[in-house]
Amino acid sequence: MRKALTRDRVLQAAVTIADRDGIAALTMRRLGAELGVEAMSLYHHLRGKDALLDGVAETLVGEILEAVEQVVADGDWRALLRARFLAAREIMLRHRWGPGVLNSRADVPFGVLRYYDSIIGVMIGAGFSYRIAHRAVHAFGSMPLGFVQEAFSPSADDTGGDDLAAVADLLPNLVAMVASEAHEAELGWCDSQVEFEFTLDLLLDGLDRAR
Amino acid sequence: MRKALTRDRVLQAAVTIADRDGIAALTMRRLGAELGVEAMSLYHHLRGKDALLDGVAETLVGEILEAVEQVVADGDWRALLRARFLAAREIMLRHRWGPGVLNSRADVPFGVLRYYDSIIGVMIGAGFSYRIAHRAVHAFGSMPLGFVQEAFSPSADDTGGDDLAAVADLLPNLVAMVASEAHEAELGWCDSQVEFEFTLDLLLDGLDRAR
DNA sequence: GGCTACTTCCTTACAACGTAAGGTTGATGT
DNA sequence: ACATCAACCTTACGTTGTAAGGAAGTAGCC
Repeated sequence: MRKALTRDRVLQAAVTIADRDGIAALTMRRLGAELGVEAMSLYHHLRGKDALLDGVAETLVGEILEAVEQVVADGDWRALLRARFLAAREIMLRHRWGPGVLNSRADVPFGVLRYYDSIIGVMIGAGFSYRIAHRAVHAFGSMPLGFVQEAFSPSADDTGGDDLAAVADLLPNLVAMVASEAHEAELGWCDSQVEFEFTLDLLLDGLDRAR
Repeated sequence: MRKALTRDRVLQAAVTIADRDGIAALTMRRLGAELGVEAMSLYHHLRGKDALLDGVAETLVGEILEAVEQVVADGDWRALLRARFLAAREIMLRHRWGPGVLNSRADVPFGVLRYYDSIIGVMIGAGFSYRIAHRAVHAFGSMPLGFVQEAFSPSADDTGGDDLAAVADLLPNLVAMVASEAHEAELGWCDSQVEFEFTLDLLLDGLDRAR
């Protein structure tokens, strides 16, 4: 007889499917098949699809928390938070569906609250007021979880280079910017890592001044 | 005979449904019904559901562009961009489904590119390098479109106040922060408008220094 | 053992979804 | 008058989430 199903095994399988085939491939039937079980059997461990996605989000946040808790940074509050957010980003890069799933959840996973609690703790310890700490959490947005809201999607950037030339008159400044920057970008145009850190430091610097 | 269907009328109806009943209620059948037509008739104006959502996103961006173009700010680049982003935010507040739809699109609506082009133009005109202008666009993320990635969802904040007391020992800093801030918040706990402007100014100030 | 209760898993079924394929209709150009 | 063609409809299929209820194994208790 095969290993018994548990909520945890179901969630792990769900993450596996999402990683391998994308979040759209995560259906109840498909998930059942992955576990050698019929779709309806899953309902004894999860109340439904929504609860499944809640659980997946929770699992993802758990993974991030684990990575974040192992961060040791010798330095001030900035160095610590910076290292944490970048650690979270590494997890998120392994689960590209993460932002979408987290955004689709009605309630914040409890792990996220615990995480925020620790961030606030760091800032209060560094001499910030609760008011600024509060605003900092908002200003960070999703950066503690390792991603930012990109209005450009990465894929659009890849193909954008070619297309832009065709509409140079409609987007003169964008085209000029690409022309000006293209030869300087060692790591490729629109290196997300660089942008992420730039934005992060911009916020950290600004907050430091607000202290 | 009733008014003829056009792509534009279809998209307008789609926006109406999304505003009134939520984006999940926007199905082909429902949209057809709204227009007094069968679902399949929509396929003569849109290639499918995905094209519909692309069109809805395009419509939304168009609305934002219209609002943004009417902004006149007497002042420096910061005042201008600030006023534009806040104008965009007003539109986005009327379409709560906006962030979700924009995030779900594979390609960036062209209007967004035109919008970014103008932002870059403003910054170059103010003496920024293309490199910093580029990073600024990334740093702004979705703020030009009037929203930020909130890891807290607004609804979670509403109910959070009560729940937090029950888990005070698990979230000591969060609870302390709420206690410290609650009596100072004239406009309610977690006033999104205030947070939005705070984050925006943090970025604008930081960029100004990078000039 | 044998009875009961409970969890786990399966079978069947249904409504709603997006959309492929093809039919009907009415306006327009010649 | 006839051909063309866009606009709209009918029917049907596969896939989705899940409600309802049955079957099979496990555990506790006499």
